[in-house]
Amino acid sequence: MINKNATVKDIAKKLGIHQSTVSRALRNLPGISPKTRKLVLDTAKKMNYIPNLFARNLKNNVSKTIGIIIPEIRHDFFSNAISGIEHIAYNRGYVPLLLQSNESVERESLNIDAMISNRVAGIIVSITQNTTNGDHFQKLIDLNIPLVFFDRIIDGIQSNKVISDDKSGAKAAVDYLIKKGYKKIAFLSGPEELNICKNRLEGYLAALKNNNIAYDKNLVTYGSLHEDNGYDTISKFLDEENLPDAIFTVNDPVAIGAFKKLKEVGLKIPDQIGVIGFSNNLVTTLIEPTLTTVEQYPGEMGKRAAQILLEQIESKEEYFLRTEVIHSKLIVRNST
Amino acid sequence: MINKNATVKDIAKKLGIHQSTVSRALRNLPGISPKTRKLVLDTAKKMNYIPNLFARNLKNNVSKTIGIIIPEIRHDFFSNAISGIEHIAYNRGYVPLLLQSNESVERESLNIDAMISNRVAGIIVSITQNTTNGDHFQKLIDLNIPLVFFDRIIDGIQSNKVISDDKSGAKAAVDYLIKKGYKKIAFLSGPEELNICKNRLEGYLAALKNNNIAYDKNLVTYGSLHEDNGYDTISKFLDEENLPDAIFTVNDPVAIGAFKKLKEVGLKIPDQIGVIGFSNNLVTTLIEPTLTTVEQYPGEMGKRAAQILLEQIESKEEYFLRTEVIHSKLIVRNST
DNA sequence: TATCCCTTTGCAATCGAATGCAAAATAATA
DNA sequence: TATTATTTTGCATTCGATTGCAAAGGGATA
Repeated sequence: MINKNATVKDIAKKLGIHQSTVSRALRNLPGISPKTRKLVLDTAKKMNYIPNLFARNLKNNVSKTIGIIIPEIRHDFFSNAISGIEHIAYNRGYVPLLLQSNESVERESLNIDAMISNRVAGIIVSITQNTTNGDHFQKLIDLNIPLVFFDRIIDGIQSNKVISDDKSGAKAAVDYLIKKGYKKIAFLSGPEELNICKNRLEGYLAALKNNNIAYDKNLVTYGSLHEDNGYDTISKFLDEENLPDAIFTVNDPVAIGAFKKLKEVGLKIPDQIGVIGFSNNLVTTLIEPTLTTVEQYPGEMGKRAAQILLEQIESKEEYFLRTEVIHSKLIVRNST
Repeated sequence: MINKNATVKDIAKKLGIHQSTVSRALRNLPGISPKTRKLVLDTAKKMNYIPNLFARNLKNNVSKTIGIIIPEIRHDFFSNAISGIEHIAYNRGYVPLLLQSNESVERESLNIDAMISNRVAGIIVSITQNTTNGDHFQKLIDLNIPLVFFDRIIDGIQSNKVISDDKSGAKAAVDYLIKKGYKKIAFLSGPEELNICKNRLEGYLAALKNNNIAYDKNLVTYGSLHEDNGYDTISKFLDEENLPDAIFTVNDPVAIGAFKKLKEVGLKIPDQIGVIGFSNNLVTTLIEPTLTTVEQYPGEMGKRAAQILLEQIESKEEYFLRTEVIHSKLIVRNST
C-alpha cells in the first residue's frame, strides 16, 4: 500500500508545462532553458518527487540492479566478498539484490528466476557445493544477462570468472607443512566435483610430488564444506588408527571441525598434529591455537567480479569474456 | 542489455487471441475456458514467458519486494535474523532486498532512498549503533510504507517493533554471576543511547539491586559494539588497577575482545575473572573456554518481524502497530 | 426457430516515464 | 521589418501488463 507519489505529470500540471519538458529537465538533458530547469528542479524537490523506477525501467528495458547469489552470507568469505561487490556497485549507481542459495541447488535456481523476473542488469554467483548441472545459468546466457562466477564456479557455462589461484595456495600450504617436518599429510576436501576442491587437490599433489612424498589415496577424503566434515573425518582416521601427522583442509570451517575432535581426544596442535585451513576466516584468530590458513582476499575478488560485470553490462560493442585470478597468500599462525 | 523476452502480446498474437485473455489465463483468473487456459499456459511455457515485473508493478502500484536494512551481515545475529525473514518472505511470494548500512547513518539513509525508489512494499530495519535521528525513517511513515524495527530500534517513530526482553536477559546473566560468587561485576556496554544498551543496563542494575550489591558507576563503561571495545576496556581496567572479578558485555564480540586482552595478560577465565556475553554467536562455542551468553533467537525475531510486516502490507483495513517481545535465555558454558 | 441467459473473449484505457519529431518561441541576420 | 537560424517546448507514441465494460459465442428453454 504505497502512498500516491508526485509524478512527472503532477509537476508539469502544477507548472503549466508539458511532462516531456519536466522529464528532460529532471535528468539534465540538453534543450531546456536554465530558467525552466531550475523551476522544475525546485518544484520537484518541494513536491518530494521520487522517480518511479518501474516506469523508467519498463521504458528503458534496463535496470540498475545487480543480482548476487551466494551459498550463505554468514560465512566470512562471502560477507567480505559482498562488501567488495557493494562498494563498486554503490559507486556506479547500482543496487545489489542479494539472495542466498543456502547450499540448495533448487533455491539457487529459484533465485535465478526471481532475478530474471526482477530484470537485474547482471548477476554475480558463487555456486552451491552441490551444483553440478548448469541449466539455470544457461538460461541467463540465453537471455543475454551478463554473468560472473566467483570462487566456486561451474564448467561449461560461457561466462566471466573470478577465482583464487587455489592450486598455488594449496601448494604453498602443503609445502610449508612439509618444510616444518610433517610427513603424513592428509587433505580433507569438500565435494569432489567442486572446482575449488579439484584445484586445491592439485596443489596438494604438486607439493607432495615436489618433495618426493608418495601419494597415499587414503589420506585424501571428501565431504561437505562444513565443520562436521572435519570432525567426522578425524573420527574416521582415529577409528582406522590411521591418523596423519598433519592435515590440510579445503576451508577453515572444516579445520575447525577437525580441531574440535582433536581436542576432544586430547591431541596437541601443532605438536602431535599440524593443521592448515583455507580462506582466513575471522575465527582462525580466535581459536587456540590460532589457525594457519590461506588468505583469499575475498573483498578484492568481490570488487573485481563487480567491475567485470559492470563492464559487460555497459559495453556497447561485442564483449569478450574474461577469467581473472586473484593471488592468495599463506598466513602462518600457531597451528603448524 | 536484456534480450527480447516473450510478452503477453506475443503469446496472444501467436494464438490469435487477445492479450487480455492471455493475461487472465496466465494468472488463473475466472472467466477463461479450460481449453483456452491450457493452450495459453502451454504456449507460455514453450515461449519461455517471464512476466515483466516492472510493467506489472507499475500497473498495480505495488511490489512483492521487502527491504531489509541491517548494520552488517557478517554478524551471526543478523545473518540468522535474515534467514528468518527470508523464510517467511519466500513462502509468501516476496523477494527480500537486503542492504547493509555498515554502521553508517549516511549509508542507512541512502539505503532507505534506494528502497523507496525501488518501491519496496515494506521495510525491516535494525539501526546502526550511531543512529539517533530518525528523519529518514519518518520519510517512510509519511509515504505510508510499512516499517518494522527489530532488535536495535529508535524511539519516536510510529512503527512496529520486534525486540528481545533485553532487561530480563541481562538480569538473568548478572544474577547468575552473582550466584556463582562473583562480587565485583562490570558491565561493558555499547553506545549509551542505543535501546539495547539501555535495556541491558537496566537488567544489570536490577540484578545488583536484587542481590543488595551497591552500584559502582566506574564498573559500567560505554563503547562500540565491536571487539576493540572489550579489548580496550579491559586494558583500561588494568591500567587503573580496577579489574572486576566478572564482566557482563553488551554482546559477544565485546566479550571476545575482552577475552583477548585477558589472555594476553595471563588471567584465567573463569577462575580469576568470569565473562558473560550476549547473543549466542557461533564463535562462543569455538573459543576457550566456551562463552556463557544469552540466546536471543534471532531467527525467530526475523520471522516475527517479517510476519508482522506482511500483515501490515496486506492489511486492507486500519492497521494497528505492534511491539513484540521475544524471550531470551541464558546459555551457561565454561566462562563463568 | 426464436428468445434468454450464462460463459467466454475482445476492446480500450491506464500506470509513469522516455523520446523522435514537429511546432512554437526566441534570437540573429539581412 | 522581414527572413532565417536556433533554442525551447509540446505532441503523441511506446514500454508490458492489467481490468471494467461491452460484445460475441454457446447452450438451454419455450
